[in-house]
Amino acid sequence: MKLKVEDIGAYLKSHDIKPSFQRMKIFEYLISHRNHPTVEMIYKTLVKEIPTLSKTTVYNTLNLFVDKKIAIVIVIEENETRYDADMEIHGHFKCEECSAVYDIDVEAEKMQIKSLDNFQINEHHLYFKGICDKCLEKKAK
Amino acid sequence: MKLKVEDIGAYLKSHDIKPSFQRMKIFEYLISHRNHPTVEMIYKTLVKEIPTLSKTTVYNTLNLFVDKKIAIVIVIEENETRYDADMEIHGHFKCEECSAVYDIDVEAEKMQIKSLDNFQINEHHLYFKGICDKCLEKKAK
DNA sequence: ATTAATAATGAAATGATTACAATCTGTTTA
DNA sequence: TAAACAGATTGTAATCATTTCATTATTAAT
Repeated sequence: MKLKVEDIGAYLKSHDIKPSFQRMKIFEYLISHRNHPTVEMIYKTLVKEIPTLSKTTVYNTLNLFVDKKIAIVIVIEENETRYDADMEIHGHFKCEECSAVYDIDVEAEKMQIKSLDNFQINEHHLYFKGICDKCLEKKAK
Repeated sequence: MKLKVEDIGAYLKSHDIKPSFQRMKIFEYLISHRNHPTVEMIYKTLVKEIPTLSKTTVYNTLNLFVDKKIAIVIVIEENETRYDADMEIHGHFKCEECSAVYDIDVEAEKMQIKSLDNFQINEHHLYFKGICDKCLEKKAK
């Protein structure tokens, strides 16, 4: 899905969300940074631009996005809730050295588990932790 | 891995953990219940048997188990850290109706992702959320 | 322009987890 | 055996993320 910044308003409306200024900015943050941010990261960045922004608004907005299914929650570390506006099934890799979170393409069949045939699956989550190639190279030196 | 209750002491020792009474009881809870408990669940159960038990001890002990690699952290819901003493690679399914957490066998090859060939993977996590077969049947009625 | 509905804000409450100091236990050493 | 020590356990207080809630601001409808 490729969504342009100027289409965010329509996209929110089509998902039954009133496109307020704050909501548009928060969604824009998600799709332009693609960094699986925490509330803190979003707040710290946007408050520079919107000095009146409240952290509660960031929480409210993200919860609304999840409700309306235009964002998902990712939990990789305890006590670190992250958000992602990429609704395609995909996985994540978190580097324990540099803390970056990578997206991983996952073939849909990998997510087929026969023992779950009679289960209704609403969410798929796949993630790995370890050390990314860049950090491995650095350490090799 | 099949570990009997009477072997817990030796198992802890072999992982460089002094087998105190509390530690043995907490580990026994993990392997005998296999219910991916939260700290709260462990504490509430064991405090009946060990009235002086402190919740801090449960936290300390579980963190120690994770450090020494005889337990893993599972995070499925935000703000709900769960623990599992099954160190084999496996997945989980959480039913959104009855809240039960099921174990899922996962073939190792499913966890092979070619884009991660140059990454060092320390932890594999796969989980699903949805409605389990039993709850689906109930709802069908 | 008034009213009603919704959104944003900030302060306070909650809940999980950690930090820390004090106490207890078991082991080693004199 | 007793003294000393290290490590384990405990309870309180601090911390941090998140939610609740009442108030204010904004937007849309009449």
